[in-house]
Amino acid sequence: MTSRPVRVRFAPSPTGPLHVGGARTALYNFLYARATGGTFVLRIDDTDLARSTDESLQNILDGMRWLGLDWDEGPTRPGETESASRFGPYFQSLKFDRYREVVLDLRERGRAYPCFATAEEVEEGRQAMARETGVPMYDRRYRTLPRDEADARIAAGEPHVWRFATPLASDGGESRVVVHDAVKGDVEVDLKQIDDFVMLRNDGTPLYNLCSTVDDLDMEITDVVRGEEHFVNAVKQILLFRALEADVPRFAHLPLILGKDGKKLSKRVAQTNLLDYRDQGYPPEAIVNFLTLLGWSFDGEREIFSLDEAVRAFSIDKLGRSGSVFDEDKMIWMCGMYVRATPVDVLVDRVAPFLEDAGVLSKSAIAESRAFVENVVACHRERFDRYGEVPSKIAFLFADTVEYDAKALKNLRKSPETADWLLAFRGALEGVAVPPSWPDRPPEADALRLPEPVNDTANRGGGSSAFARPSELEAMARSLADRLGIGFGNLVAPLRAALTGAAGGAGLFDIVYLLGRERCVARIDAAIESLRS
RNA sequence: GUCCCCAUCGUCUAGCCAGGCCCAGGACGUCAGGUUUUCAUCCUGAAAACAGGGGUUCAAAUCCCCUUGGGGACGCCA
Repeated sequence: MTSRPVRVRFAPSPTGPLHVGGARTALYNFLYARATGGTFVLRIDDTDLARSTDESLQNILDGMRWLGLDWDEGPTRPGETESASRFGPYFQSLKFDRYREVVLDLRERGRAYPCFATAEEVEEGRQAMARETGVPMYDRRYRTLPRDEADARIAAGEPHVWRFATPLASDGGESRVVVHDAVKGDVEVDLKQIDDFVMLRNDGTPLYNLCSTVDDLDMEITDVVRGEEHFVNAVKQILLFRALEADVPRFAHLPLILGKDGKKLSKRVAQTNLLDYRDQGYPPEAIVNFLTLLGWSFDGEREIFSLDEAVRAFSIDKLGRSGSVFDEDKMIWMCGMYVRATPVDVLVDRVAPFLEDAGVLSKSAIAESRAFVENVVACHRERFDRYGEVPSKIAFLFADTVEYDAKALKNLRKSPETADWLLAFRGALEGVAVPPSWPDRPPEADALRLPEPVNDTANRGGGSSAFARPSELEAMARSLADRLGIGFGNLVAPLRAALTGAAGGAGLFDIVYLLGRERCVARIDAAIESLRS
């Protein structure tokens, strides 16, 4: 087989938001194009004018860009037309004349005919066919209508659609079609199963199978990579390619992404709108990584890899044949892996919009206290997987008062002496240089990068900062516990409760350092107060 | 109902095409330990699968057939 350079397309219809299944289809097209040095085309299949919306188009383009799936040809920005190319336009709604032309051509070739059946007649025939053959389809009643009669009825303004005349064995035509599919292998389909499908609606607008085929032809698409639900369409399109005496592209029908219920992923069982993941702060790299693994495997061992690495390792014949369940737990785990691997400054950029939206920190506050915010995020990065989780995890640092959760309350009341211990700690605080509370922190307080390296003894306790670093605060607390004659945990648990309102969280002395003197003192006082009342 | 596809741990998968190296490897999740001031991270370990039945073969997760199970399609949607 002579192989032209690969040209693949992702062809969503802008009738709804980009679905995660669609995103994976786009991703595999992208990988295949990049892996083979081919071209990745984005085409907008907006033939259904009634259901297509600009909002959906925008959503699709945003989703593609968010994932980093850059296309070589296709629309640029909504409102703009498209990247200049001899293969455009990339909106099917701009090519209606072309499709109609093809239908007329098809009629000359004996493969298209007008059908005047009413909706009721079609339905009636459908039921009869279902009874007779088991296949509910149009009964082809207008297929043999003489041409002059058909033209007369058209001229008279009678409503009609244009149908494709599927080759029939009874007419001496071929009776089977073989789909050569990269994932399914060669699949033979009996044409008895194939309807005389509609190509042009009653209102003259074209339909999917026609447009898709014509565009794949016009755009010199070499490989059609799409979801398995399109498999039967491949047969219709092959018929169309042949009728047009054109080369048939290769096909690859991807197994579906399944929900926990084992059925095609739907919003009933999962979040299917790709951009919802963005809005909840899932790292896009993690989504891409995860989606890549749904039906393909890097090397059988490695789970975490970049899009570029996937491109280098990708091979279309390593695609799996069975559907895969969308496992949100694993995806969240993967998000966490990316969060922990992201440099702190980048991480803060990613997290910032979520902090702003939640009203925890304003954009200007983040900019002005950048080093402080980076330390806050760095101290919490092992405790969140998605950016959207951050505001609620760090809000306590900026609150005026804290509310104790059940476990914190328990820790606070564990011993009748906790109030005394807290008071002792409060007193000990007087003797150490705890940085002032935000926002009144001098820059040098946050020049120290947190969290401190655990095993870096050279860095711990050394240095000449004007402030006591967390490790020094910890040393202070340990000696205080010694003096009080209690275990370290007895001091630390209620202190954490008093300071954060929770039983878990970032390193306690990182928290003391970040919270600052005034807030620490106020919270300890508040805790003691509540213990006494 | 008709046609098509699929079938390895609960889940994602490697192995299957070119049978032996597989009493089946990795990952998520689960459970148990360890590290830690807590939670988390991290580390170690455990339980966990070739759907069933027939063949072919010296040898089958790997090839063939049947059964069962699951999924998809059957639009003047894409």
